[in-house]
Amino acid sequence: MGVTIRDVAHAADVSVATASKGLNGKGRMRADTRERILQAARELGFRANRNASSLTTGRTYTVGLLTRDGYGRFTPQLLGGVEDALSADTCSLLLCDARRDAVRERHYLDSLTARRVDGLIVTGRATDPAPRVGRDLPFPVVYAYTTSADPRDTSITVDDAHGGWLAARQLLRQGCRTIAHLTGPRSYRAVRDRVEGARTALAEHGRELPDDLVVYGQFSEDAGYHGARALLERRRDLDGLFCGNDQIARGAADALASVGVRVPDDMALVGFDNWTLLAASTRPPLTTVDMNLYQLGRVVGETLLRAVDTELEPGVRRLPCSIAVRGSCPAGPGDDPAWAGDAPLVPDA
Amino acid sequence: MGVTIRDVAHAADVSVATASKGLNGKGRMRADTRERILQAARELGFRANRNASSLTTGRTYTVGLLTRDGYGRFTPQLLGGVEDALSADTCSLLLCDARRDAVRERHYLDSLTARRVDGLIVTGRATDPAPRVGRDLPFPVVYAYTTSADPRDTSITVDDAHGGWLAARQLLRQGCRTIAHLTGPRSYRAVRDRVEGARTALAEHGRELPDDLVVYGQFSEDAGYHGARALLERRRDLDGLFCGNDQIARGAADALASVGVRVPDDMALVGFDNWTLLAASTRPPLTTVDMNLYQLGRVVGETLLRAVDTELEPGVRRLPCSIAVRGSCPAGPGDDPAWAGDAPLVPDA
DNA sequence: ATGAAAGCGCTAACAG
DNA sequence: CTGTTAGCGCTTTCAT
Repeated sequence: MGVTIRDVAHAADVSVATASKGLNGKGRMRADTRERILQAARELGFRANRNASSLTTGRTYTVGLLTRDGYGRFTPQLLGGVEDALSADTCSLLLCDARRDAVRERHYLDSLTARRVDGLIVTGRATDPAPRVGRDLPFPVVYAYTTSADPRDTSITVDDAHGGWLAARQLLRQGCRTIAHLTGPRSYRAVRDRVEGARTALAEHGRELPDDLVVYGQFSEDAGYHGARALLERRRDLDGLFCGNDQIARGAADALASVGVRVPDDMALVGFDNWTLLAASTRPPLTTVDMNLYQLGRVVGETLLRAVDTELEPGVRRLPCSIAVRGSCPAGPGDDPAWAGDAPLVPDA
Repeated sequence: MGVTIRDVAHAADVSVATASKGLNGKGRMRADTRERILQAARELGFRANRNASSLTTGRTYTVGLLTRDGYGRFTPQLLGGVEDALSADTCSLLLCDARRDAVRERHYLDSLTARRVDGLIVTGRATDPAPRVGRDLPFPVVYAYTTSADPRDTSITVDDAHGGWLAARQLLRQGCRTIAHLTGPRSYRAVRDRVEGARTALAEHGRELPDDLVVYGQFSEDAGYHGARALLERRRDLDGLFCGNDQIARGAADALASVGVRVPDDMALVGFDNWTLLAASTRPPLTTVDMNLYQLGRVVGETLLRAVDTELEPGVRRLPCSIAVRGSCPAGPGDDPAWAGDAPLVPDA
């Protein structure tokens, strides 16, 4: 309780300055002196007060994480990546949940400024461009998953088009000829990107995804259930279904089961999110796109650390997805020589 | 960037000392002087450096949150409560995920000590007594959800027995006569507590829960599915099923549907966790016990704040659950005069 | 009511 | 290689 560098210096019989150098491994000094200092520090249980050192060094080794709309299902993975990246520089994360409240957000920004954080990560539930978090903040800011509407900011997010492309490619590999897409609200950029990606994949194989086979709705099991039933009635020839997320896919799987359509034999199914809890216990287990959020978190963390002494590159960077192949659409790349040149799929993590 | 209290003092034409008092609303001073100071601060965009002030005041207005095993499904709610409680005192949360790694945990504790946090919250996925986080930490520690094995520590967790009691009572209200319990591994204290609570409720109504109607397994949909099927085969007379969590309940619901048992008419179903995403889209929607984790978080936060100037009360405190009533076991307290004296149920939040 | 001075715990020049 | 000195930005006696 309250052992300072003075106590250490005194115990090691050196000056405070020498103690400081010794403890931080800076400068040159006799090995035994350093050892004496470290020894004393150890015995006294000395922990340098970082608030004091940050006063002189300018660095706090703390970065803020501001979420605008709570901690969602995606946050834990992202957070894990961020923490791992930051821990390489012994940085800590200060958590701020603004809850869609501008006043609260302003308040947190002030607090982070007062704490002189080394940087800030802004995150949110949707990839859509959102209002920037404030102008002239005295620290670098990186948007993670969510993106800033201002092109001068730096955002790192998921390449949803790539995800959609992967999903459609997987259905094609499975041999599907008529593919439909059941997804969330069209107002989400992620939704539109995934559609676009799926269309690209189909086009690459001389197929298409006509508008009437893209059904926008809600990101929920219910929507998946009813959406799938409606689609089935309308189009008896469907043999592939790409769902906008795993909840929809789960609902769709239930719907298919309820009318005796076998997965994957009669209809192959691909989801999105690789939300293991849901995907793995769907019957059959769900093949689903993984947004690699842990990796996203790592890249965001590393980018922010780099920003401490380098300028941030403005713009939006989109990181690729991968796909977890399970029973609902099990095709592997080797099943068909036509896919021989393909990049390997990433197995279930 | 870097506007200090000196700049403010200078702009307001007062001394640094006066500026400090003015900004913090301390001491007495002429109203117009104070106004001048605040005005200057506003114009310069001054944000007092908290690291500097903590040096003299001793308070950092920061508390650590150490999780031992990642951010689970429960963390977001708990975190929300903690944040709300702390924000009343403008405290911020420093996040540390030790990932079941003792070295990492030690490292984080050192880091938190170096940062001179005002307190620490330790959390984890299970309520079972866990090894204390370290001895002689220079700040108060409160265990949240998880509990410390050391009785000198302060732990606040969920009253699982109460939850089990609520679940069984709800099934009784529904008129169930033969109730079974399908739950997770017996090694969890929460599992045993819930069983005990359910037994108490049944006993209060002259019934019992015999050992062969308590099935221990895994906390998974699969376990729920197969467990329910096995139970059904063994006991044709079951009319109430209490599941150890919502995943099990979901699996059980699927199993019941697959053999044509109607919920709640033939069999009432109660889950645990009130994990809305799952519970609300089960067919029919799940009646389920809510652990009130937001509330738990609040209490933990408030307790820790109080601990800054008061001693912590040692021991384990268990907070009551509530129950979210939905279609799988819809009985209300008014359905039967025998329940007239009951406390009201808490509606679906 | 205001300001000068000392100090919180630590780091970083610069001498010696 | 080590110690002296001078802050970092802020708060807090204690004079005035």
